[in-house]
Amino acid sequence: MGNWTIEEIKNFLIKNGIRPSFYRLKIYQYLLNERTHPSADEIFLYLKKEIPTISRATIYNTLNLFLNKRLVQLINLERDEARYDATLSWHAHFKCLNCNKVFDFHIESLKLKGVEGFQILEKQLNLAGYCAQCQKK
Amino acid sequence: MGNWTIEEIKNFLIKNGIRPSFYRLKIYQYLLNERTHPSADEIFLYLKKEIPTISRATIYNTLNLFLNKRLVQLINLERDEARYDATLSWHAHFKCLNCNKVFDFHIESLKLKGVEGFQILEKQLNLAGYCAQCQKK
DNA sequence: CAAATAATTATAATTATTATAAAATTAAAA
DNA sequence: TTTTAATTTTATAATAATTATAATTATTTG
Repeated sequence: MGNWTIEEIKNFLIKNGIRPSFYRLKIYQYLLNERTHPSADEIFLYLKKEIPTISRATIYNTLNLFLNKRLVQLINLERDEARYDATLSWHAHFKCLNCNKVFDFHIESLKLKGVEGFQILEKQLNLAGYCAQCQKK
Repeated sequence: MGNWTIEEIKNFLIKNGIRPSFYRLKIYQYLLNERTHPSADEIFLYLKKEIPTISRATIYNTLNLFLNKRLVQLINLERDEARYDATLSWHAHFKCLNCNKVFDFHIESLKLKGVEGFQILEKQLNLAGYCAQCQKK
């Protein structure tokens, strides 16, 4: 964690047409440097420790802004809460049903039938089960 | 639509350890015969026409029962509403961002890297974009 | 039939997310 | 710099999907 500097993030946001306000920087920094696929509430609770005045609405506004500008991708791993990922490459997400951790898997290949004529703009491959650690128990 | 008879569905539920109450039969019949990947509310509104006394709680109870007994699969195609599918085979779901229709795609092959040691119990491949029809406009 | 069990309903509670309007901040113009 | 305009953030209320609860109804079993 902690590989991107605030200055680099600032330039990146500007390059993507987003005014780099303090909160936006902090939210994007969190997504980038802690790649835990957090939910909006996890981001809120984390930043609240450092910035007690921050509001949930800001988190949602900012995440929706990032989604629209395609800076982050949405993960619908569970039915009740959306997660966000600053890694844009096409990869799978696995959720352990025991420890609730989310793992990334690289997708080597995928072949679909019948997609001719369809314009596919978004893809999500979501998996669930038990991770190696939790199976030992 | 309408290929399974009530009698067949009844036997199928019993075989899966589910008491075949009237409402359960109707809900499973709807999922089977109209394969539109409905949300809980769509099922509720449809059955309400025929059975005005039916309650939303029954729909949710029954769908969760079917999920636990693995008679249906959950689809998290959109962040705000779950959909249900009585087809259990592994296939992809595509949602048209214009007409909101859901299409099934057959998956010919999928290769993942790094899954050794993981026990994968659930898989979902969700796509979004524009269907052939809507692209012409 | 009576007792026990299970299913269903109506309602309230919970919770993630969005909408709204006011306040605060930042940028632009004079 | 001061004023004005635009944007961002906040606090709060509103929505909406889902779950929890407790009472009622239906079904099964002895």
